[in-house]
Amino acid sequence: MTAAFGGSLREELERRPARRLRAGEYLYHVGEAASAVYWVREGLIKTSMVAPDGQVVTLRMHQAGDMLGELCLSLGERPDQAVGLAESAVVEIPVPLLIARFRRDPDAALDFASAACAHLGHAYERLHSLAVESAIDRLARTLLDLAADLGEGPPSRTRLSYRITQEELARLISARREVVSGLLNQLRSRDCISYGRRGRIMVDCDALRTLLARSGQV
Amino acid sequence: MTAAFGGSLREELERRPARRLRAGEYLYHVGEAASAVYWVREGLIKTSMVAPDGQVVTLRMHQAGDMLGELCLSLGERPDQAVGLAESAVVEIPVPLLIARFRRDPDAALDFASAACAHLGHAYERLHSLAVESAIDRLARTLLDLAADLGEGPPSRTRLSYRITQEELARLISARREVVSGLLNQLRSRDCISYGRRGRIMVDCDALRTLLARSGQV
DNA sequence: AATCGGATGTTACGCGGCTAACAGACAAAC
DNA sequence: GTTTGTCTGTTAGCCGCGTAACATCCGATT
Repeated sequence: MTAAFGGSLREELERRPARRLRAGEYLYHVGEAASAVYWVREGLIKTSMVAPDGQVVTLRMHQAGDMLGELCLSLGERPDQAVGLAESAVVEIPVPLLIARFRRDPDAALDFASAACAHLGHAYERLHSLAVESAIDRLARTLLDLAADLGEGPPSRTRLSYRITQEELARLISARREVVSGLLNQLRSRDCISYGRRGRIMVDCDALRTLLARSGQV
Repeated sequence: MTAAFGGSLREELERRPARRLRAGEYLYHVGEAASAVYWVREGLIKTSMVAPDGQVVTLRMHQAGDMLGELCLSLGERPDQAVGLAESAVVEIPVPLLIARFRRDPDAALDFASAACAHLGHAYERLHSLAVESAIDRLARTLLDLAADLGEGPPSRTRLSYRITQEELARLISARREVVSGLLNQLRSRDCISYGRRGRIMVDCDALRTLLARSGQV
């Protein structure tokens, strides 16, 4: 989404040694002591929170250029967990190093602050969507977001580059997998998306936006 | 909650001319061009988002020492609105000034970034709570938050200093007012809170935490 | 080929919370 | 006093979505 950092820091991050992460591998877990921010050089990472009963809520997808784990600036331990969704490479930035960097490179501080605010805006939108929209609208909105972030092709036929399971979609919109299954069928029969078993979803962004606009007014 | 800014900037903000805001008065509206962050010197401000159908979701309460409107660092126009809940005084910080400040005072940049991350963490907790908890648990959690921020007295008998209406509570937990009315009654009969008509709520923090812990496990 | 496990499709049922519609209580204004 | 407006309490009915329980499909493993 919004790439964090530009200028000299960005160049440096591109050169730094990176940690490799395979699909399904954890970058960090809930409750771990936290003292580093991460920057995604390539691949796809997911952060999520876990309820005591095991239910998982996906917070965000982070792709190349994104940062994650920034909550450690205000919290001592991770409230969330980060997992690789695909083979990925991430650069670790210890907080002391980050702060030192801020002192001699104010632009980096501004970049960081802007990225944090962008994440905050995104979180507020999610919150609002969950509070006022029905499950099918949340699904439509999420598919639009995914298409914008991970999509390939023209707006009317955008193919998601990552094959997402219905289980993942359910965690993104905070619903049950069974419901997502039915809703995807609905969206397909309304010609908003197309997909097969185990295939990557093809999204018609215009149709989805129309759908959202319709239920938005009333 | 977490006060933003310390050091010399804090001192300067205390001295700067402030805008007075009466209860019910808007600081900014949804969709306005945004080019300033605000810092609350005294009083209580609420930020919220509005759905096209008019439904309102409260994002956050901001009290003395808090900042708000920071989303303008990444967005050109306000996605939210800010209203005074009580007679308040806020200091406006135009973004260009803020950035200039960052350049010559890296600590200010770090403070800002930390505050933004604290807000982000709070937003994620709200999102998680809305996704996995029932209305009564969200209400209990929100009352605990309010007691921590606006409470007076010992943990077992914390009185909220601001008289909040059931309508406001409903917007905070994303539920209907009628439901909140019933849930408050439930909490009162379970001796977790006490209140009268038009009175300020008295919260028993320990009892509420016990309640949350019980439903949290299972 | 045979087996297995993860992902998907589909149903019946129940419940929590939304809708709609009231009535009562209190504060401020007249 | 009366009036008015806002806040609160409460009810009946409905519906979206969670729960539980299957059947099916497909890729990977053996």
